[in-house]
Amino acid sequence: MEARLKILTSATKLFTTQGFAKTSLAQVAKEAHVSKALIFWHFESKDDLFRTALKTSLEPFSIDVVELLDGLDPMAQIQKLVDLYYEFVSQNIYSVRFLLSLVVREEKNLDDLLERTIELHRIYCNMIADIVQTGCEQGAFRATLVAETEAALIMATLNGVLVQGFLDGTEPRDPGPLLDQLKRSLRERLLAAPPPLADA
Amino acid sequence: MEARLKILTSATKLFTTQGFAKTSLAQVAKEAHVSKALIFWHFESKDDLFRTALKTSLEPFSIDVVELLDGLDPMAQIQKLVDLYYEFVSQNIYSVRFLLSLVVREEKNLDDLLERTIELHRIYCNMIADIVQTGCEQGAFRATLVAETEAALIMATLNGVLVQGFLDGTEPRDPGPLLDQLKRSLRERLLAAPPPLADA
DNA sequence: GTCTATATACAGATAGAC
DNA sequence: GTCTATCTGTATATAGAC
Repeated sequence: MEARLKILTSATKLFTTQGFAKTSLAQVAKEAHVSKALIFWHFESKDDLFRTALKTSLEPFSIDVVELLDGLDPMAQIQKLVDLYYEFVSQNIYSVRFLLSLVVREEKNLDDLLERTIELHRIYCNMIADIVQTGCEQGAFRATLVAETEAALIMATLNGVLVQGFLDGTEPRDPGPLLDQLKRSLRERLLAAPPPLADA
Repeated sequence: MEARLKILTSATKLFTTQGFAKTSLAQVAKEAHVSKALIFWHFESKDDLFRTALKTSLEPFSIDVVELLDGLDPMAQIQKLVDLYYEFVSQNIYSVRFLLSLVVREEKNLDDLLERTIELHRIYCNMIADIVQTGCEQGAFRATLVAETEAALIMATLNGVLVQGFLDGTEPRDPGPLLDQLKRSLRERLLAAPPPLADA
């Protein structure tokens, strides 16, 4: 099981950067230093290769993140989640790019993968909503907040920061000022009492 | 110049929904009710057709929006801009989807189109920054705001809301609660004095 | 300007030797 | 398991009639 892995790795990389249609099996074969025919020995079809490759590249999305939040107060938990999200995204920029492109264009024949991504997204969103809810009940956050809506906007902003990273040039950049700005605005928006104002 | 336009229209639609690679000229020809050969009479190559089609579909991005903001106070201007942005996006959902997919995947051979999109984005961002700056100077907004950073986060959030729309299902939806939430959070974050709180 | 017919290239996929 | 050689379909692009 040596060549199979090389094929899978090359395929993931190429599909991720170029998309399904633009990536030929000849290209995959060349990159993996095997013959085209070998790809068909290991995988039923180009489609099968594609699904397998993507499933592999999706695995890391299943990080268990809950334990990392233990013992933190709600605001710290949210800020930690923001950092974790961006960290994960930075480390899996290939897969993220690809999945996002699946969302934006509505490529067919892989609804299951998309479903899974959306499901994970929802889980993440619910986690934030729970934290917000707890924060409200503890009196740390404003009582007027609607947890679900607030969480949804936070997630949207996170994705927006991500897209922005794609927009303004080189990708594997550091979080940049946008993430800081997001965290600052979250403090101002969520906390019941204004923070010590330790910026200027 | 009848068939040329039909070709262009069909091509734009197909390229936009399916992408460049997945769209064959046979498909374009069928959709436009012309022969494949005619496409090559009107356009040098598939590539040429692609560029021409996209240039056409990009035109509406050049909306002149400034006049619509005249006479409004800074907060109203920003909220208006938010609405206009989403409105424009809703009405050009095809092109937006496509352009976003260009940003996410880094498709080659059309750097000029991308450049133009990014430039427009920057212009929009600067407009918001200017308004925030004015708001601060007028005393309507908090004096501690950094206009550029604040504007960048707002744009990021707008794009995030857009992506979210793609994520959770049917696309040509109404703004939904996310935009309202964004505008609410902007009031809370930007305004110097808390608003009359006309929600609960 | 618009068509039919065709050239040429390359894609995914198979056959069969080793 | 891995290869070379090949089949088959379809894509872009051209030739030439009308």
